Amino acid sequence: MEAENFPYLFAPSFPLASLNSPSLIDQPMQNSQYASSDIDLANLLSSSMANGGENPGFPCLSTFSSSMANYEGENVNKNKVKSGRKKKYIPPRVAFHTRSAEDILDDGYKWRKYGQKAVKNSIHPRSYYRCTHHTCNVKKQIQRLAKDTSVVVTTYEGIHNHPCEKLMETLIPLTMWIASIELRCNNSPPNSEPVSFMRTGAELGKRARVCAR
DNA sequence: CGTTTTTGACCGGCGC
DNA sequence: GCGCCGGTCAAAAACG
Repeated sequence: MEAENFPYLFAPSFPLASLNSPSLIDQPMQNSQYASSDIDLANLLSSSMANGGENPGFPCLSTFSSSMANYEGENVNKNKVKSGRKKKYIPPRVAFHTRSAEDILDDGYKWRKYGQKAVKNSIHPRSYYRCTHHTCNVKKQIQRLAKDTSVVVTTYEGIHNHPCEKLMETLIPLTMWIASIELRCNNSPPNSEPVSFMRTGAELGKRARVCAR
């Protein structure tokens, strides 16, 4: 099987570290309003299921709009307010709270920092990042919670339009393994010994490299 | 030497 | 209109 034949896989738009972190905060983000959005909830759900049961269900997640966003219409940038001034369109955002000593949490994507600002009522600055993929316009902001500086708030804006390399590295060997089990099960004669599913991580990686060629 | 980060300047929205 | 604030730009510096 060629790697190109796999369905396009999109990684979650949030820190992978937060999924496995036992210290994940599960309070909704404050000062944010829940809003309908075009966020890929299926991705979020399936990704949070990969949690290993340590933090079942969703990670600390809140989708919210900024004060300027308007979710009643899709083309907010075309709308005008009373004054006649155009409202700037703010894409849907997702914020994650993660208790971590590290500011930058690995989410599998590659980011380039493009700004940093001091935030009012917070001693910690807010950092602005953009996805380095040339066609991707996803941004994220990272800052520490003013009330509890051990909590990192990662806010994602937009949906990646490309697969996550890191996630693919993990999933391809896994998919190869599942495919090999299926093949062996199908090929094993009736009433034969049960097919062994045991594989080491090294074997999985080797198989993936061979199959990806 | 190409890429990434830093950081001050700039801009637009908002409240008064 | 003015000042505040958050977000972005872009030149310089740092890094690998």
